[in-house]
Amino acid sequence: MSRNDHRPLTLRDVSEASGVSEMTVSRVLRNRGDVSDATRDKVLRAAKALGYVPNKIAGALASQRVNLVAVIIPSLSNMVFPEVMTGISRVLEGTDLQPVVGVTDYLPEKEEKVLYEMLSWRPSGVIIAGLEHSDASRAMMRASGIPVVEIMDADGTPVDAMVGISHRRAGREMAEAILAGGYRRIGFLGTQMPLDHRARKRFEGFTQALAKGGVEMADHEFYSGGSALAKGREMTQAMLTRSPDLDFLYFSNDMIGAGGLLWLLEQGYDIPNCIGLAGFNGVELLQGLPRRLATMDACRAEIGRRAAEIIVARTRGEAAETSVILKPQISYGDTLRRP
Amino acid sequence: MSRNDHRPLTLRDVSEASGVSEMTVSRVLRNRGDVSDATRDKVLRAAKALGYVPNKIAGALASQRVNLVAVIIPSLSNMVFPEVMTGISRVLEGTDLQPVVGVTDYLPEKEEKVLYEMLSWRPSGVIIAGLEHSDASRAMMRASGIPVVEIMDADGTPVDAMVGISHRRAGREMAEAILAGGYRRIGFLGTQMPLDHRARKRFEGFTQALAKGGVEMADHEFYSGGSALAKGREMTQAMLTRSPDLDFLYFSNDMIGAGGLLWLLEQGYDIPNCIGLAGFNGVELLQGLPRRLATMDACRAEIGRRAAEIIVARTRGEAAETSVILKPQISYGDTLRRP
DNA sequence: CTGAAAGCGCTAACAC
DNA sequence: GTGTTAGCGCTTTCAG
Repeated sequence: MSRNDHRPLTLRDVSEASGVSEMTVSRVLRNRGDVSDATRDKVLRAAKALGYVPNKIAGALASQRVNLVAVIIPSLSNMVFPEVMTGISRVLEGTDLQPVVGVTDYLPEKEEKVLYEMLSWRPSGVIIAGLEHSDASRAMMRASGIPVVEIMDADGTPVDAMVGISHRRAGREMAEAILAGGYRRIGFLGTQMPLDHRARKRFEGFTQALAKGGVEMADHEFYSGGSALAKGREMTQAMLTRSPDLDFLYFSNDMIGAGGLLWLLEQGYDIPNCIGLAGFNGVELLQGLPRRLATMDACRAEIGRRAAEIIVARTRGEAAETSVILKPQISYGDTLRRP
Repeated sequence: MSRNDHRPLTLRDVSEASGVSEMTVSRVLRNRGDVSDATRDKVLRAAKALGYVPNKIAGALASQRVNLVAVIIPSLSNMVFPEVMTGISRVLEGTDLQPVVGVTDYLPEKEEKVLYEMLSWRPSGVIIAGLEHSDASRAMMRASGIPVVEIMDADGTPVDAMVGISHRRAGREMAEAILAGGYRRIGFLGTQMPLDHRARKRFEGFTQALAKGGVEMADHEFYSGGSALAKGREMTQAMLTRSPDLDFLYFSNDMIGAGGLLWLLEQGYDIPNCIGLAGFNGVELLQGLPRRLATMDACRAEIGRRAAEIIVARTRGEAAETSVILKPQISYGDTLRRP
């Protein structure tokens, strides 16, 4: 008599418990179509009493609709992607769509796998970091027939739509600001970038703008792995030992920049006169540092927001922008002399 | 003749393109059962040529198996949960299970909603932060019939299984170490904790152990929102202005502790003699600080690992531990005098 | 306002 | 090795 096996509950169980047809139960549970208050009440009561949780698998198969948006990013521990997620969530919360995150660890093969896995759930849209993807990945996205927004970068051509900043331009503008500040012996400290295309583009834009200003990069150093703050210290020390005459250090992200800043302060360097420094991202962390590090905001939250808005619009069949290029501003902070 | 509509591809399309039955195509694509190399090849070729991506919705409905593990955590921007995720992923990567993350923002109602949404996809297991949940949430987890592991905390009774540390004990042990170091005028700085049960338990354990040692907490202050590093600075300054005779500051997390440390160093305090300090979590960031902050490792990666291992075992029908209580160790760093 | 029938795209279970 | 049949639990569509 009693349901002592552990078969999950189905619509049919609710139907039998309430004496209402499965179809009408379904309508009540989805708030679709007109149902009398009396039946609605009976159904809701029965569903709650049983502890029924609908089976979205079956629902999705029948309706051919999945209210999921695949969000594919390189890393969670970066401090940059959580903010993008916040922007996305904020927008999607006002709809029936839900973000689902996949992480690629900056590996193209893993990106391909994650994309494949996520597409096999037939989501309503894809938001994916970067414009560089394997041919197979690009093919999958094109073939999916759903809206795809590539984010964070604007130097390239998207499969479908893109929202981001130009990292080449970001590097260029920072170089120009540094030169305008009168610095000439400039070092670069960054991540090893074979797979971080955005860092690479900033580096390229940076060196090109320096060259245009008649300045050659005096020194550079790349790291991988480990605590970014600690790496920033170590690399700064190493570089200044090697090239003591540097008057500026450009870090490819704020965390290593913060490490460098802390080390320089301890050593008693005169910032920004004897030596200047700048990072990239505009992370909240910087606000607690002894000096405000010069940086450039990567517009993370806005990128998330705009990308989600495009997905939402397209899901509703509305037209939407296909290329949103944001313009980040330099913050001079206390570590970069103004012109 | 050509497939110029945008209907997604089905097994049937691959079957027709390869001249092999749907069933055999399915077997090939899943590596199930014996298939001759010749047919396997035909199928793989056709699938790739078409760009076929299987429909997991249909597969899951038919097989009653969903290879997803729901991971429900309060926040991504915390620096603590990404590490837990890493532990989980590491273990699941060796299986066919995949983590799916849901975020609750420390809100019980949101937790309930997220849990409901995730359970409606019929995952193979649930890993959820904390032991405090609404009655409805607990009921859902119990009724789901799938393995549920509550993580991060061990002060309480799990619905099914738990992996964590005792935060009461963590607070207690830190208090004992501080007293053993000879400190007596102790201040507490933390997050506003109505909803962060683990921070609350640390606070409780801490004050109780102080009381047992005959010491009353000399001052305390709570914050919410904003940059943790900056808040740490501000609160430290405020507290020492108000209570200049304090000889120890216990911070409820490492980020605000780091902020406090930076401020104290700037002010020229003699650490750890004139004043000591300690945080909680053991975050990687600390390694880049001018001094190593005393802290206690929250065993984040191991918690993730052990929780995932339990899910994997149970999914395979094997027995598994139901209560894993990890014992975090104090790191004295450079900011807490040893006994 | 409510119900009955017919699938959604795949896989379990069984033939051959 | 390979194919056939019958659903999985819902929603769509069409009758009343």
